[in-house]
Amino acid sequence: MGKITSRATDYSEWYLDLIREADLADYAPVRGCIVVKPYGWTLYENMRDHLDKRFKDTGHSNAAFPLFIPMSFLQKEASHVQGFSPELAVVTIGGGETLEEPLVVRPTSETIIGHMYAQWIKSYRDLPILINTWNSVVRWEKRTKPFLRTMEFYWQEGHTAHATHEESWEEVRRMLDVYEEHARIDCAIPAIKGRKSISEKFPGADRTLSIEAMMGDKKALQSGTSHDLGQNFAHAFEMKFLDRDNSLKYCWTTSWGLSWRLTGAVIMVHGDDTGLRLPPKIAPVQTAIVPIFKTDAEKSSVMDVANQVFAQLKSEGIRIKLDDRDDSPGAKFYDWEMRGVPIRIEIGPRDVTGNTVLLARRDIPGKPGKLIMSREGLGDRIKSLLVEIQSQYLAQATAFQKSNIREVETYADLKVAVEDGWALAPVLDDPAVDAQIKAETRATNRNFPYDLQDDRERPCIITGKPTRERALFAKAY
RNA sequence: CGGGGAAUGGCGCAGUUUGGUAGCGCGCACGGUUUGGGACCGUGAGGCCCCGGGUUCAAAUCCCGGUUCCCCGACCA
Repeated sequence: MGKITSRATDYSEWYLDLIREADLADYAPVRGCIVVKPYGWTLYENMRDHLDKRFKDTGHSNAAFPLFIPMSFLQKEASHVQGFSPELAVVTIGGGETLEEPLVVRPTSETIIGHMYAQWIKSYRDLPILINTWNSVVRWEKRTKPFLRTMEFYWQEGHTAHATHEESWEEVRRMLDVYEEHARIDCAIPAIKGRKSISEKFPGADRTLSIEAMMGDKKALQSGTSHDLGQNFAHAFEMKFLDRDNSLKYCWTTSWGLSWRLTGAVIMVHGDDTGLRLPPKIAPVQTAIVPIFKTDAEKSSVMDVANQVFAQLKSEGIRIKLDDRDDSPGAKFYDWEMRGVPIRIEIGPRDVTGNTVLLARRDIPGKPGKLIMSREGLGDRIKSLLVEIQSQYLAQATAFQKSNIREVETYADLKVAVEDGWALAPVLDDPAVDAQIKAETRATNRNFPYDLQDDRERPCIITGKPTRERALFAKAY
């Protein structure tokens, strides 16, 4: 029937089929790299624009930093270099000559930005620095998958420097909230905020916070991270300022990143066996008009109306496409469903005479999702439908997530739970605990979720020692 | 990087065992008939059979080396 493998047959095949059939991306001729096609890039751009606005609303500005980083910079922060050196791409030849010092293609920009900040910061009056940068970075990944893990990936990195830890910690928390709101409000993805365990935190961070989202196959996807870098990079790069009391102090810095991986999450959280289902706020096309006619006379009158409807809705700010391709209507229906367009408008001879249009909702398959509308007030009706579909997707994803998280109090129950969902379990924040669970179940510690704690003391499921914290465990991408 | 599969027109595949003119379905172009849930007929275009080397009169097919993709691990946004 469909052109894509069903999710039940092979979830991974479904994902790859969908990316191809929905025209999102293609493989590049370089291992682990993808080409994002216009439809996919527009989706990413729309997501990016929402997130960028949230950054600006919280006082950040964008800037650009170099692609190349001197190798020595990476080595200034011990755990940072240890964490990243296995996956670095290094340039040793430039202009045909061997370089005196190899240049690393940035895997992330803490070091070069720290170097620059050290020169910009003299006084407490220079703080805070609140900068974000949209770029791509390279990590030599062993195993890749479009959007989820590619050797080069597009993302944003925020880098801030502050006078006190209170202030930098507030920033770390604020940006985690921004990520969670972006995922939930813009992308209709319910993501769970929490603190990464010691073994899962960013190399060079004192503390890492993350949002974790549940995909359609119940695997977890770390969808955004916010790091409390303490004074680690401040010491490594001499980021010092003269405080009010005329004493020299090290800065407190943060960094936070969210990648096009979240685009993969949108695909996997909302997609179904007929294709993408895009939340209206980020959909490249919110409404597609499919004209239907038999004779030339019908074509003329139908196209006339279709053009009027198109112009009307476009002027009302709806992202709309008039599909005048020379294909059968049925083929176009399937195509727009594959591409995840929230609302399809059908206009045929019946609509011309009745002064109506037919709307088909992507969130309700088949006939039940079709409704005949008067052309009067159509724009407002569509706008409210788009809002409804957006909240419908969020509601579905939230219900799915909730019903697949199980609270457990024993290791035996955790083992069962992570076979087909997530487990919320009392554990110590101990690398040995994470390692044992991972080795025996393949599930990893996603985070200690802020909003799923109850402050009750329970025994850690591995060590038996008392703990008041519970962590989420799941198989993850 | 370890284990397992695969690479043939845009997509999905057959052909490889046993070497002998490169095929099928979908898609694409043109013409006609169609069009409210993936239209049909006719004509046609499109291939360094992943790359490099070797064996042979002759290689998609056999041999050696490499690359990429997919799945399962370890690593990771």
